Amino acid sequence: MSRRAAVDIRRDWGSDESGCSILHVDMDAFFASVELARRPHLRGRPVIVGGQSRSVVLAATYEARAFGVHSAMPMAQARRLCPQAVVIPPDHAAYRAASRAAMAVLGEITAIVEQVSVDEAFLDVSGARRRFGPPTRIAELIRARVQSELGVTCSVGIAGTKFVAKLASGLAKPDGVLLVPRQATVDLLHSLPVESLWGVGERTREALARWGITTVAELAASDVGTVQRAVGRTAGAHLFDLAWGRDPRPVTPERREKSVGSETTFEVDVADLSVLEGHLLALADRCAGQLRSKAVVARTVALKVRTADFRTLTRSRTLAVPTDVARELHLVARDLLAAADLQGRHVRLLGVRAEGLEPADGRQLTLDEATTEAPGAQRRAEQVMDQVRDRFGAGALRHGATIGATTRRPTTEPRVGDLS
DNA sequence: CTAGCGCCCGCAAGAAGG
DNA sequence: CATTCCTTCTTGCGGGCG
Repeated sequence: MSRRAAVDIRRDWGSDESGCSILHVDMDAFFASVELARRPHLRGRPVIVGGQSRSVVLAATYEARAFGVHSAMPMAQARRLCPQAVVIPPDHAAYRAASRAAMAVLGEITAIVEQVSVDEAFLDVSGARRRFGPPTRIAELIRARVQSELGVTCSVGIAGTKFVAKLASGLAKPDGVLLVPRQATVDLLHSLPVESLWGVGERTREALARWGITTVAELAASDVGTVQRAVGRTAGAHLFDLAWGRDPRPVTPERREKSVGSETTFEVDVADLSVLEGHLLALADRCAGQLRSKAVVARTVALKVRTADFRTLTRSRTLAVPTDVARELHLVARDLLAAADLQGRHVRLLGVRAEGLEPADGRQLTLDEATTEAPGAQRRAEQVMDQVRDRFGAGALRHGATIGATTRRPTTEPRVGDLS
């Protein structure tokens, strides 16, 4: 997008707030901002949050972005573009804590808050007007409180629909507010490239381009059927509606989780099956821990493998009886891995995911529990391990088989009390 | 060069039922 | 009793998205 167009789109679209009760709150360069808040001496310098190697940029300050660095960019490329950048390894616990604090601020405005990721949320403030004033006032209130309590800035988009509110917060960045009145919505939308639509990424953009559609205006002027042929029936109808500012999706607080998982990219690609199985146990362990802490059991176990050539495959199996036991997840995952034909390719990433979640209470005994003399022994053993981890930290306990597998160093690592 | 996590969709294939 | 056609539902897999 040209500089000229960006300035134009960021213009004032009007001040009529009627019918604009949806807010999209988006933290600015969130991970990087959290790091700056506790390292004020870095302010003004290009800062990148991300892993040291074989990773991508998780967040970059605007100083770093000036060099062309952006999130999701491979670290190696980011370093080339901006060698003087300060690179900080991610601290997800800190970001979760900051996220919770930010969401708490939003929760004081209204109960109708839908968190969509660690750093964004939608609010429906139609019921909050009387107490706090019009949406633009609420937006400034939120921004001031987030700034004073977290020391990070955020941007807020205000519109009549979720999609336009999200669009507006993006245009407001950084550290701004943008209201898009209903009357201005279609004009704004039709000034954008098609990839601005929610759900249009690289692939969908290409698919639409093959039908000669590269802008939202072109999509809106097309026949719905054409759009549907290009990207599929459901998505096509949805995109067409979005292009005309129609987006009936309500702000939905608390959606229940449908899956939990854990995955890891190795520092060096792995070929040895027994090493992979060791990693699988560690992943199953983390996965089962998540299940138990959420008091759910999983019906389906899915394995994810990314090979050295960056191809990704998934395999899954649905169990006769749902489980939250690491050993059972591990057994299935190992089976799936053994059955997957990797054709000798080295493995770059391994993941275990538990799907088909249901509440853990009132469930049947697992096959294992029903047929052994000590029903539930495995679960109880793992519950004890949960408690130990609660008290001494996540690294306090690991399965023996995972010790060699999860460490990049040889056997010098302590077996107990590893709090890294 | 290319994270981790979780949601959703399209498509294919099989099961189930009429 | 086996087979065919058709629809609907479920499962598995890949891929897109953010």
